[in-house]
Amino acid sequence: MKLKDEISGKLVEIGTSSYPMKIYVCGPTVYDKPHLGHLRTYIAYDAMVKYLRHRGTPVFYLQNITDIDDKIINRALETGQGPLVLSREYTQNYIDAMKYAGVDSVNYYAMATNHIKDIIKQIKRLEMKGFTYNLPDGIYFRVWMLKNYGRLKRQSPEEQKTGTRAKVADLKEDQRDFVLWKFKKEGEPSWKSPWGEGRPGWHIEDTAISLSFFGRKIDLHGAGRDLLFPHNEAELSIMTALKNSENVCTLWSYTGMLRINGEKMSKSLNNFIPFDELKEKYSREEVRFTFLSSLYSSDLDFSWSMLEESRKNVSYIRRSYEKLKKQSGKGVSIDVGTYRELLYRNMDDDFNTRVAISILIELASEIMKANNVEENSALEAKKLFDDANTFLGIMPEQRETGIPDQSIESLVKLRDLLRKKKLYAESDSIRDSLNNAGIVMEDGENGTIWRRE
RNA sequence: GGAUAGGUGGCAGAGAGGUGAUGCGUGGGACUGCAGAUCCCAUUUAUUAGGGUUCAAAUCCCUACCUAUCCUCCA
Repeated sequence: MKLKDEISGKLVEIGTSSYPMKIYVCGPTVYDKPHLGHLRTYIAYDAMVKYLRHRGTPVFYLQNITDIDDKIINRALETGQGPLVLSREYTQNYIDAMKYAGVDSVNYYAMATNHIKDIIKQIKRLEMKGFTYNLPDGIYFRVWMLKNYGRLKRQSPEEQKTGTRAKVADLKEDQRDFVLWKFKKEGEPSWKSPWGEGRPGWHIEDTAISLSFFGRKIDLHGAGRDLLFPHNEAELSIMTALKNSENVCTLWSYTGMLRINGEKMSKSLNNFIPFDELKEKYSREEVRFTFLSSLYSSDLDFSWSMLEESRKNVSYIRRSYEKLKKQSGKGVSIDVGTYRELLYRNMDDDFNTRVAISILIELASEIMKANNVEENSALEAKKLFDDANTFLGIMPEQRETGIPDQSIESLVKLRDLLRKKKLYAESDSIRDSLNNAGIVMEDGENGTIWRRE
């Protein structure tokens, strides 16, 4: 599989080693409800990791959660809660959102506050190498020692100077320097360290977590594009300083921003749609379909009509899948192998889920057009849908109704009999009551079909 | 202002030199006790504008305009 790398700007082959691939994705800062922008990014990486595993590449997928930060403290002051109580609550919200979205590929969620020791250890090592200096409010990272700072952002040092926000921190040796450890302020959560009580800066949280798990090498670092600078640039700097290597991480990957009315959906712009609002209206599969229907790397302008569109497509694919289950004997033969090949080819090409999905729709359409699908083709097509679903997650699961298939079948037959006798009131009442039990009956050319909703 | 990514039908969105995917919407038809779904046909002279390279450009190059993201808060 090839994936675009931000630094080289090129497609890089991944998943070639039989060793587990080490994937790290920047998690959220938990000071507010998770929103659709988060879902977009994490669904993308979830599908990517699942696809790699489906194709036989073992993956260790690690994600951090920033549960101590300025934003959390500020929010806690507003609400009157303890900062760590607040972050714990929103962490749970985040985990719930991931569960809702079917994001279950992450091997471990690392909370920053559980890794204070690793953070301190890492700052010590930077200190020993001369990469830090003290100011009254904290320990800072010395950026000028790395001549390639700005590599990720692809800006030269001259370009970096233009437009820098010239405010505060005038004491810093260089405007680009960033804080590693913040000294304690009254009323803030703090931890002991060799430099006095305090708390970690944002950037070092990620490197401390990723490197303490992964050691020397990270195969893939993912994040939303808004984290590229300064956050990931700082991470890259820390890694480079620690390992004396610019290639600690092989590939930097970014998801595009979710927009709403042409603007980025974000907590700071306060234009976000929280996941619980979505949850009420749309299913996991519809949401995944929506986000995987665009390229992970492009921006996507959100609208509710996108979800309506997805709802129809999810239902269409699902209907064709249900139809497959009931095929037997002779009929139309479908070249499923070609569909599978096209699907994999597009997934392998920078994770083109958009085209992958359109291929599934075409397959579904071919199934729908056929009067009867030949037995072998039906089995293969079903297998392809199942396989694709292991990473896309767009096929609704069958809900158990508690009513055995046989009973449903006989009720369907009874209803047919009543319909033939034009006893519509009676036949409709069978349909209604099964409908209430979550079973949908639809009359078609080849008799009545039913499915669990 | 700088960096980066873009501008494709009514809408959403792929494709990256050789008849412009896919979905939604809209209009018409078929099927039909009703409901739902499905099928067929049409919407199809859709690649921001202007130059250039080429036998051939949505795709490569130049210029202009427009949009988004980032430029030390953000998935």
